[in-house]
Amino acid sequence: MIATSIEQIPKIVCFDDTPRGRLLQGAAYLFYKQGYDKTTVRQLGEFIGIQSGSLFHHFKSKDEILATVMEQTIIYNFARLKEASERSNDPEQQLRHLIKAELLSIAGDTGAAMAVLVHEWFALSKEKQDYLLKMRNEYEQVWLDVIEKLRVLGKVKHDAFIWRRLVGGSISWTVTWYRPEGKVKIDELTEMVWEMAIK
Amino acid sequence: MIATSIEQIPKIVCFDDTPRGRLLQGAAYLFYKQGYDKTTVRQLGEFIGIQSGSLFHHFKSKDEILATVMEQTIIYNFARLKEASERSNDPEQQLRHLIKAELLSIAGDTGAAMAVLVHEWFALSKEKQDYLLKMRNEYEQVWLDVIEKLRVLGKVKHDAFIWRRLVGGSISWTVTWYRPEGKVKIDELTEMVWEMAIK
DNA sequence: AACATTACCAAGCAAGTGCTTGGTTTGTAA
DNA sequence: TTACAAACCAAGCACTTGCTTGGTAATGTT
Repeated sequence: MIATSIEQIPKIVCFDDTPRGRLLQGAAYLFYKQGYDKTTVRQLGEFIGIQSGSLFHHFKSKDEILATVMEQTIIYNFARLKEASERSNDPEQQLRHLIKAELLSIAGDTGAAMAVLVHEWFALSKEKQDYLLKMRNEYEQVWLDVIEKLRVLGKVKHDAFIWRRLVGGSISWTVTWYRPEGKVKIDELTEMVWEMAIK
Repeated sequence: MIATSIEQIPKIVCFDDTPRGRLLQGAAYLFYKQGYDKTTVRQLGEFIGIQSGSLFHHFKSKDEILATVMEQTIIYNFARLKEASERSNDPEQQLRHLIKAELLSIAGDTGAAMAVLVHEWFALSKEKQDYLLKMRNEYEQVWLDVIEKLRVLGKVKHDAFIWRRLVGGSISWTVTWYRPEGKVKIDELTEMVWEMAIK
């Protein structure tokens, strides 16, 4: 079930192919599978094939490894969301694209990293939380802009923030149950969420 | 922000007023605020006013404390959900009651304990996960029974499992943002989720 | 070829972890 | 009052943790 070395795991697109990138990739995988606290630096070292002490040549603390995993995940998926929103001018179509983009982030090719972002948030220091929160707000703004347009058109009737949180909840929660190898595909899921969201 | 002794925190209704119950209550609060791994037995002991070693008179491991917190939380909220489902015969009304009951569990008086259930699931041993999963399935069955009735009436068109997961996601996600002292009340939230769910 | 930089190893320290042990106090019921 | 179990204390053991240190190999640049 759980891989024993980094060659055996699927690539997470957020990270490059430098030693540092592989380190992050391995960390994301182990944090995802076991949780941040349960993953030791010794384990991570062994997983990517170096001594545990050598990790601290690349990062000055375990905490910083986690923060960097999260940061790169946000950056990558913010770009993807932005791009999705620019793919159309019709708000209803935009919404569809946003939903699919977010589902891809969470249930698709960056799923492991996104799961870390969701589950290990509180393992971060307060300052790093604040820093990442700013990036998170930019991300949310893309959503809110589209929702506002839908509200003007009468397609969304309730408070935009709450609405976004409910829809975002449906999407984020897929972290806990969605399996790519399962029956239902991202496109179907997109359509279901879209219908629920826009009534 | 974070309380320093058990007298200062709001009561969580799942737990009784025995020494053992207070221990669980304190554990639920600290696990909620700091996470399971970051909470040490010394801290928990100090929080409820006993020596750390004395904890192991009540439970044989820290792991078992977590499992018991979760077990009692599930039992309590299963009873609440069951009761809610029996409060009406009209499926649409039943759905409303289920939504409100689950929102109460997560965003209301057992919120801290439910957050632990959600966030610390992977900190549990595999066997304890399996055991609690069985109880979880009974809980889900209450939902599925109502959804099936709605499907027969044509009010729900998609797959019942997926539908439940999307709606459940919206509700569960409130763990991450809902604050009882905030603007929006449980009843409004219930109505919003209900409208989204049933179209 | 010479140098500089990056990447890494081997060993171990200081601090903190869950938990055990042997014994004392407190509550309860006959 | 006595008997007994539940609740707790004080001390510490065995182990794991993140991280440091002083040095060596690999890599790239001029």
